[in-house]
Amino acid sequence: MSISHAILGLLSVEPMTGYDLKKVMQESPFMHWSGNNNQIYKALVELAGKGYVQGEVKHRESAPSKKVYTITKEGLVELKCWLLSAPETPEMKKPFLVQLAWSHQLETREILALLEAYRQEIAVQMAMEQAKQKKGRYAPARTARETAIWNVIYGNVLRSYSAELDWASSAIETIGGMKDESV
Amino acid sequence: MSISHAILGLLSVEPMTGYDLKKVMQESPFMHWSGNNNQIYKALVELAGKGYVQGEVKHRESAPSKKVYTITKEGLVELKCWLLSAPETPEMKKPFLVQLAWSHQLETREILALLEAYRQEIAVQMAMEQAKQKKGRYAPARTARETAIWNVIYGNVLRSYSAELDWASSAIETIGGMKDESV
DNA sequence: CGACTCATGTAATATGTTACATGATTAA
DNA sequence: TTAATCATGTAACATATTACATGAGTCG
Repeated sequence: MSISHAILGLLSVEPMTGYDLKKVMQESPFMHWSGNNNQIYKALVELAGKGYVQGEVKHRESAPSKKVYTITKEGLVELKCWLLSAPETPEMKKPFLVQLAWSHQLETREILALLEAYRQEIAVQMAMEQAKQKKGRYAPARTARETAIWNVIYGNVLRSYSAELDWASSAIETIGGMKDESV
Repeated sequence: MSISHAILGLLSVEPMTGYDLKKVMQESPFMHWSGNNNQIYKALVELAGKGYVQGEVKHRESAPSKKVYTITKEGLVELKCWLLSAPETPEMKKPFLVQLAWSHQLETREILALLEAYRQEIAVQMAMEQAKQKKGRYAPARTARETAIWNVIYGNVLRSYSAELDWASSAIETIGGMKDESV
């Protein structure tokens, strides 16, 4: 899956500019493209080339011009086709696990400090995410079912954090109970 | 963090060839470089350039030559320095969440089918991972503490799968209870 | 005999990040 | 007046994936 499908999805709800798309993606905890200018503007040009979206320039006085993109019928077909395709498996990159893997050569208290710092970091991230969700999150709510879908999605994000926190706590207990045997 | 640190870590346990490194990374569920030729051989050249590792060519009769890399004192220092650096936060890419996000335009039974397929897929992946762990996994075990560390790491991987499974089940229940309101 | 493992590497392509460039408006 | 937001885009670089190229040995 690529950023293009996410863009088609967003445009299926309402027409948007590249700038709008960027902001939504930047705020989103699961559209993992970090709101990247380069990729978004490129993807929009490509999607327009394929006829999946149509850009309309709006000149405005005393404000920069916009290019508002609208999804086409072909775009909607492509989107639906992708929606029905087999789910992909998640990919998790946890550099901290790699770090822990070689922590053998540290003292136990240093390892515990790392684990504690990790737990803290996750707790902070999770709190920020919760705050963001309370303050207002992007979530189309055209029907009760759509609202439920988005609740489920944001719930997944929080569960991931929660699982990581639990793990960190249990890891601290496990490692804390070991004798120091650093090299 | 980059692949170089993972390589330094692996070489800190025992000297290895690029091929060995590739195999270990390919098998590992958390060294997320998928056992990539290109990156590994490049990284080794770079590490050698910095003096962190030393390659020794072993010519063998009736078998291809090997280049066995050994970590240097400077490499060990660099590794330890990185080990003590602040933990990075995990990055999760879950394309399925993006797919779900726009499933509004599907019928409820189609959404449930997707969720079910996802749950199945995760269950399969988790089972494969468990089987791999039982069969034998890469894990240096020079001390009881090191064994505990690696247990904790592999435990994290299984917990992630488990959390995702739980989420999928609860999502199926939630969405299953909704009226069909597809567009 | 054909497929697989061992073993090294390169090339082409895809994807992702950071920074740059431009310029108007608005709020502190 | 300085910083932030709105709005478009490009350039340079970093990282990752897939495939290619070569060649010997082993296993069924």
